[in-house]
Amino acid sequence: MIAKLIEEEILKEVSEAQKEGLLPSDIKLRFQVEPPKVKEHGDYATNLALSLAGQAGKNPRELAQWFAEKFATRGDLFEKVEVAGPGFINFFIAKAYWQQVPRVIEARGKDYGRVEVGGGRKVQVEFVSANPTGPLHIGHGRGAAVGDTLSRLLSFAGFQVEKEYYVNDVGRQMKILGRSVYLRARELAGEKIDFPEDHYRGEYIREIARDLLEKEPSFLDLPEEEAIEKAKDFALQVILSGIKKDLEDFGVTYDHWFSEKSLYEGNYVEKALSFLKEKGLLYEKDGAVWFRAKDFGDEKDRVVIRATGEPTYFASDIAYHYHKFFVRNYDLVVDIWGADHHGYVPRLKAVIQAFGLPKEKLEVLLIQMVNLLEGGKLKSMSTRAGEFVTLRELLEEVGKDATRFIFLTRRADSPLDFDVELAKKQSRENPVYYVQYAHARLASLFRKAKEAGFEDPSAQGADLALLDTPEDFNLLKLLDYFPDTIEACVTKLEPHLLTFYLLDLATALHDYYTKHRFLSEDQPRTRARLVLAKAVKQVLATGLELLGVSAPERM
RNA sequence: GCGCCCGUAGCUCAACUGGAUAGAGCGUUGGACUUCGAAUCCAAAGGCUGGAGGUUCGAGUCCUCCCGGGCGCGCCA
Repeated sequence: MIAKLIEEEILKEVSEAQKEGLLPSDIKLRFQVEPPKVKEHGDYATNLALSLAGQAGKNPRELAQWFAEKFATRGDLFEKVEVAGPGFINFFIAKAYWQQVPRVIEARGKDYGRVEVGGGRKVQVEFVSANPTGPLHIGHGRGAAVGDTLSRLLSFAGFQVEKEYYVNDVGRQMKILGRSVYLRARELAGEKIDFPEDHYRGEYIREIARDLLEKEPSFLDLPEEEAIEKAKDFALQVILSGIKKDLEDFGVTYDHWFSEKSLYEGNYVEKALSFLKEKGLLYEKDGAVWFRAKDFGDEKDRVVIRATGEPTYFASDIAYHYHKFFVRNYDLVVDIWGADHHGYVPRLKAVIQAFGLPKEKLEVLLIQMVNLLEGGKLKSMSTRAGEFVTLRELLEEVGKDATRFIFLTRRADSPLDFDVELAKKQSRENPVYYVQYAHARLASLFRKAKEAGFEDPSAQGADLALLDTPEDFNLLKLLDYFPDTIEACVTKLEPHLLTFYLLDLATALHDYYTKHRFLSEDQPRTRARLVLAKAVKQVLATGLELLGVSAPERM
């Protein structure tokens, strides 16, 4: 938060400098305020003067000096402001500023960390959207963890968020699913079947066939086409409710389950395509209908209607995004896909621009692969053969908290090794317990404090100036930085930053714990430290909640 | 062949989008519990950021070319 205050000071003084003629009025303001790597350089530093010097034709150090003197008048914020190196301005924050942080946290409670970057804008996050042809596997789990946590963060940051799962319930895959179940049913009825290679071979298909036969023993008597259709509908419903259940148990719920089929039933494919056609962005060639993707930066034009008259998957996607932007009017749409779809991004971005929208309205997040390890060695997975670790198995073996947390310990776009053995371990190697332990430790501390007669310590009347050791300041600074972390997660769409932040905060707390005692004979100090502890506990709890991970009182 | 992503300590990863002396964890070695939870902490060792150029006050970060890896390049989804 202090960084925000510094930025405000900078903006104020820059316009002052312009008034005085020190800086030209048409400068491009680009600067950063960030904690320097070296302690000696202060709590925060800015490159302001360096970035302005060139434009103003001034010496950066002289410029920095001018600003430093202005900033120094804010004694309530800064203990010292100095010019260093080529023209950095280093800020040493006043102790009193840090020490009032727990007071702010106490006042805002669960809302501490909320930032208003969203401004009520309507954003849709679409994630997982796996074909409903089988259970979710470990890779989908990663997408779910990232999408759900990002959604929680966006809503915490003032966006109006809607979470959506796109159900691909039409097309060839669905037909194959129906046939797969139908053939297994005939097999169960005693027939010898030569099961096709490209059909779904998982054991779950047999189970669905068995259930269907039990429910409707006569369904095999139907004409084949009709039976397959019935098998498809039944399988879709069974698989989809399984997916829903898995996600719920993973802590993920959706606002909408959006059916691809409904795009056709509502004539949105037609509407979207004629919208493009009116703009002259479709043409016919070789009997097919093409979209002029190349005009908007894609490698080549793309087919939307095949020569057979059937629309492509891409046509559905055009209609789907038409629906997102023109029917539901989202201000921002975030699509979360597997990284293997990255080649698809330019195509869809082209569509957005063809719609006449700025391409920033669509953000595509690519989730890299998950490699499953068991005790350090790679376990191979093959979806087609029906051999994979399902999200369900992972939940049962590892648990929700560890699974979600581990999925968020990497940037989404870098591949992740998931070691099941390690994820089950309750040790330092497993980062989730490190953070949860910090929270449980504090909970235990408050139980002890209560016994010692410190009932619900409040900042009111506490002397927070007693928080004056290096470890106190370490914690106070991190607490102050929490809202900045939330903002960074949201503006960069990188939820993993929160995970790293929580690990830092837990480290600082554990460090404090071994160096200092919270409870002592010194009543005022005990009181101040308990206020600090309460603030840390609050932030840990808020952070874990955003990750969808529990914050235990005991473990 | 073309396009996108990646290459940072022995291993797994950070580095706040161009900032000052590149940081953590694991592993290794050595230490810390009669006191609020040792699922913890402290210390040491470990680096030419794959390589070579370039851009500027300043490069792990931007540009070019190599080397090595992943993924895409359908009238599939």
